[in-house]
Amino acid sequence: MQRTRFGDMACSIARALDVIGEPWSPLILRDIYVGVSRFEQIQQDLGVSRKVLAERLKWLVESGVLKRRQYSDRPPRYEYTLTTKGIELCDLLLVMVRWGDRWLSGEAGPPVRYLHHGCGRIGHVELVCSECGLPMHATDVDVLPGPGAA
Amino acid sequence: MQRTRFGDMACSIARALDVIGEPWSPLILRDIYVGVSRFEQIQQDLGVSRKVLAERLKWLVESGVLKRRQYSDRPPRYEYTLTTKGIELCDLLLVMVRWGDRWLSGEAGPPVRYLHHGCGRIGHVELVCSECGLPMHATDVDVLPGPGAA
DNA sequence: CGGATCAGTTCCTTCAGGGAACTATGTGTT
DNA sequence: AACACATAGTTCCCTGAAGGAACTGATCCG
Repeated sequence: MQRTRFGDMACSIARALDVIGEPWSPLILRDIYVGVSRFEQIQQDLGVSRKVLAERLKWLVESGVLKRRQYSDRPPRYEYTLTTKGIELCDLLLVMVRWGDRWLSGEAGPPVRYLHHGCGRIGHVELVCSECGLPMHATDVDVLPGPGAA
Repeated sequence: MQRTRFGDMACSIARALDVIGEPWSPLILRDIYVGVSRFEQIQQDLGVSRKVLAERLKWLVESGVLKRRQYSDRPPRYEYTLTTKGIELCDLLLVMVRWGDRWLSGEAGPPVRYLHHGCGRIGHVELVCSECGLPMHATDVDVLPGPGAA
């Protein structure tokens, strides 16, 4: 980790970073999301060192984002799956993808596309307000102190 | 950074992490978004080391997320502002906040709330499909190879 | 028995982060 | 003129995290 722990700050961004802010963690989450769910597979797919991978998986399981499941008794074999908390965290990945596609994919175009089950079309995520359904971006909101303010 | 650079991977998540994935970067972005825009202010607000803060600001400017603007000639004083690319990156923060509020804020409730200009109510972001407007979460899509695939 | 697979753990080296001190430039104060 | 003060960094040393390769242990295959 990055030495300073963010988990105790009165800031949901900092707390979220405490869970998935470490190097490789979002990519590990992505792999498990798309079905690359075993230690060896993830290690080879990402090229992350085995040491770091073991540390990250342990932390993500402790944080309740992943579950470690034994899918074979003999020989003992394990896979990692997403919890509900982890699945919802994947929303973050979709938004990262959207931004990366727009600003960093260059000539070649986006490396992957997303087929939406709801309409059967290729699309991307848009952010809307939970209350009125209109677009809700950083410029469309005012930040106010909440009940859990410092 | 975390030794291994992610910028060359054929993955928009990895590319986005290359820009914003280093420790402190999302918190620096948040500070600038809410108006904490000068070196001293950010350093004191976050408690980040001056060395790391200088490195991150430099990289975020090089990446086109921030602009360094001189707002006083004598004495020379600077502030950091968001580019369009940077403002759009703040969408990511809104989604992180939403997840952190839901899963990590505990008893006290969310530390901040968001007032939506569009409807004047306190709300949070929801993800919908750009094509049909229906909810679009990680479980609602299939991942397909795109033109820029590896 | 030897070799292969999976899931890690251990070890060593290098480099990034923490933290304090220092620099540079200009302002206001006595 | 001398001094403190503010901003925006830079430099230094020390510690700890990441990279990478080797090693462990359990089990199956031929």
